[in-house]
Amino acid sequence: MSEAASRRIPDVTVERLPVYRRAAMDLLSAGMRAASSDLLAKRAGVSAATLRKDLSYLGSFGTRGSGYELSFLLGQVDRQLGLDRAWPIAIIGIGNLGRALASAPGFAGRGFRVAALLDVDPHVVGQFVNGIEILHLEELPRMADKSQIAIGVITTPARAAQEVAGALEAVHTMAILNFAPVVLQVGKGVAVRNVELATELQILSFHRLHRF
Amino acid sequence: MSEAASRRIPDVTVERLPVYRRAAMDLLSAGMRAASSDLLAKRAGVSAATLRKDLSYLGSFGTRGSGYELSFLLGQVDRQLGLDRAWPIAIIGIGNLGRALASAPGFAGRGFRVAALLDVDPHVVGQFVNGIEILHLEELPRMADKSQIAIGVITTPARAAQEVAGALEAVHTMAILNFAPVVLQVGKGVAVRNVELATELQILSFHRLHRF
DNA sequence: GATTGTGAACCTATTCACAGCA
DNA sequence: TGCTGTGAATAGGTTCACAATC
Repeated sequence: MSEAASRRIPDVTVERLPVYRRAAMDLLSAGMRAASSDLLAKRAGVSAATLRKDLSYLGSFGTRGSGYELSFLLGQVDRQLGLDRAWPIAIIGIGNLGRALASAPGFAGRGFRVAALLDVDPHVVGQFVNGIEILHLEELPRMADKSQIAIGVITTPARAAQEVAGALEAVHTMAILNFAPVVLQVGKGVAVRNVELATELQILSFHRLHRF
Repeated sequence: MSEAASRRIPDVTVERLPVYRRAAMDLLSAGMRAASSDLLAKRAGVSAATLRKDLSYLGSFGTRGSGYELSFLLGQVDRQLGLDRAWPIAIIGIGNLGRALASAPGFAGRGFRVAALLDVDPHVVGQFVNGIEILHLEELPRMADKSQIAIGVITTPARAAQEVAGALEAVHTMAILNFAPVVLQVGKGVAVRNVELATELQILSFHRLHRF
């Protein structure tokens, strides 16, 4: 088999692809052309067997005896993740966290561009962050007409998050990154990822407590 | 069985406990005293069977016919997560993200308090964020002498993160929440959780692309 | 009658181990 | 000889379904 297998890629594998991508980038900019599953896995913090099985879902493009050609690997991962274009993202809720994200390196990186900043507070609407004007949430449909919003990032207080999710769904945004501490109720077609600070701290607290 | 089973709690269960905690809090402040696994599960976005099995690892304290007593449930979860004290946390790297976290509601919530803000930039050291003075990273050992840092939060650029992780390990901080895009190499006893903005967007991008 | 607690069945993910190829 | 790709074995997690019991 030499072309990408159309076997379904497991969710856990998808979650690791960005890590492999970074490992490949790092080694590439350190001047390497190829790397073994062993080295890549070490950099990614997984076992070599896991990495090999994960990559096998994208097709088999390693070379026995010498490993994976890094730029090819990067290309395969980018293609799977859809990073060959710059998807427009909107950030809704421009408080401290929203502002920080608007200028975060991760958000300006390959594959994405901040297309809109939205809020409902009249004191905030009209300000500029990182050269982008903050619009009123009501402008979302007009905004989405001009450039379809691929991913909505919710950084509002908890009580506003569900309503914002609905507004995003209404303009056919099919992916939401939610920082608000609520479980969003959305249609089946919408992909949601939750990032929660309190949750992360609580999980760490558990592990700290149950050491030994 | 009526006291907490000392069966090992699976990792996935631990990751869901904070969500159950929130669901219980919400229902409690809506005036309810008890709730069924069905209702709680709906609020938490999991199946009722999963929730019941998860809670059974903490002991069996539901009441057949009427569900779980919410304040007791909350107490059990808090005890497991170690939220009966306020653990001191340190944030290292006080850029936009570090500042946002320092004043984020999730970080001031039950179970934690921001005990130290650290950076290496002389322009930043000495400033105050949310009433807390930013100290130089070199002050970490002195700081940790006064109050043992339970959790370190790394919000530095990628290149500095590994060194900071080492400094935290040196002062016996056994839990790290890492926002920098690197896989940290730490000793076996240290619990690490990674939160990465670029990674989250890339995962969402995949799911959007592979809808249908 | 309502709802939990939990074995048993099922499904998913990781690790092993080695044949197959450069 | 070195390293990938992958079936087979194992471990871990979810769902089913129903007896127990308030």
